[in-house]
Amino acid sequence: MARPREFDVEEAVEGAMQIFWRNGYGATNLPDLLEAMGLSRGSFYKAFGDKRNAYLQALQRYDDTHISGAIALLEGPGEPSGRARILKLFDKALTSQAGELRGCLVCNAMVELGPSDSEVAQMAASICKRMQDAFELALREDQGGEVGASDMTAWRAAAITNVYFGAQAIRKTGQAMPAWPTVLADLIGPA
Amino acid sequence: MARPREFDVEEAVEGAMQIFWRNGYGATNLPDLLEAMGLSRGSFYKAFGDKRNAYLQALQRYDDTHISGAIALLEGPGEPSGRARILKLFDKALTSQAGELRGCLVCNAMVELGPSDSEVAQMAASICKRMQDAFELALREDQGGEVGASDMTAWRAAAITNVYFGAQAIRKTGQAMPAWPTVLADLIGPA
DNA sequence: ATAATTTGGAACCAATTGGTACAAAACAAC
DNA sequence: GTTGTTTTGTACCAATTGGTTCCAAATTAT
Repeated sequence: MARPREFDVEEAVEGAMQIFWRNGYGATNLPDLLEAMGLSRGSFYKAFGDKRNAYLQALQRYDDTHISGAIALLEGPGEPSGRARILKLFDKALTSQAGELRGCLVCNAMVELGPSDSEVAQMAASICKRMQDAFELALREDQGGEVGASDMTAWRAAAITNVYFGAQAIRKTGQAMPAWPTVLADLIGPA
Repeated sequence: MARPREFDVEEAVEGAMQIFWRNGYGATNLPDLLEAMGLSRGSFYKAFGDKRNAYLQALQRYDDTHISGAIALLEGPGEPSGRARILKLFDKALTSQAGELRGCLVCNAMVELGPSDSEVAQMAASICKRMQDAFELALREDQGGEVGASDMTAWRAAAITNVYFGAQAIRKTGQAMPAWPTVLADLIGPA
């Protein structure tokens, strides 16, 4: 008994994600956001409440698509080893994409909003942790069952996670990315 | 034959650095910036031209103080080994500072302005490179003169640089930092 | 039909944005 | 003290900010 929505919510959130990813939160103004989402002011505020909420949903969508995709890749199969899957992730996520310079929405969110928005900070921290766990799992796969007295795998996974987000930050300057198999050799083992 | 300035330029730039460091560029408005710099609108625009220029100078000051300090620490002496100096840097720069959440101005600059301000991007990229060189130098000190057929030192330094900036990003979510001697063990050698 | 409900869009809002204009004050040289 | 120059604080600016309100048109179920 009511008029149905004319726009697709997922498409709108996707548009929001794209522009927030490219421009950040603060630098995205409402007109641009509306255009990216493909809807009018009225519809936007009815459906999303406010800008911050749209950002939260965009971040959640990034999690559901890109991050979950990355973690799925790490959990394989599809590659012969955990090491190969880690390298594939770095290759996919951190290869030039010449001139794009968007980095990673989670990294951008941590840096821009981490200190001021605890909900964003919490989402980002949780994503970091999930990625770290996935790295650890991939590492463990390669080392069979043996567990030494001092198992460094968890620490190695932490190091890899830090490398990952560091590269996402550095990449935004346009710097070329190094050869990951070599840079990560100490952490994931040599080819 | 003219009225002298009443404010100290260095002090003003220091104030600008502090607030940009804490709030980022876009989220710092002029009134707050002026207050942090301790000067009025008139003086500000006379001496600095505009907000972006003030940011550039603040970033330069961060380079001249914090980054140069970090590199000086890496080049020692003052610690027994290159490894120890790297750990000391991580400890100094990445220890909780509970509740501060400012991260590193260079990391913040890369992420917020890298894609949109090529001058900022260039400064940040140059800083990354200098830090990487300093890491490499510290690493080489520990391994004496011997150079294997495949010298991984430069790659290790790149990995450490990425870990560093990754940690600066992640830290802004309030996450506790891991135990660096363990996390970095594969890259700088065990204790 | 009619009632219910949502749509897109324009009009409007107070507050804030970065930036400019300018006159008065403060100083140095003479 | 006069002149010349620069700094300083304030008043002011147009433009933009995120957000609200309102309404005719559209679409559904009854």
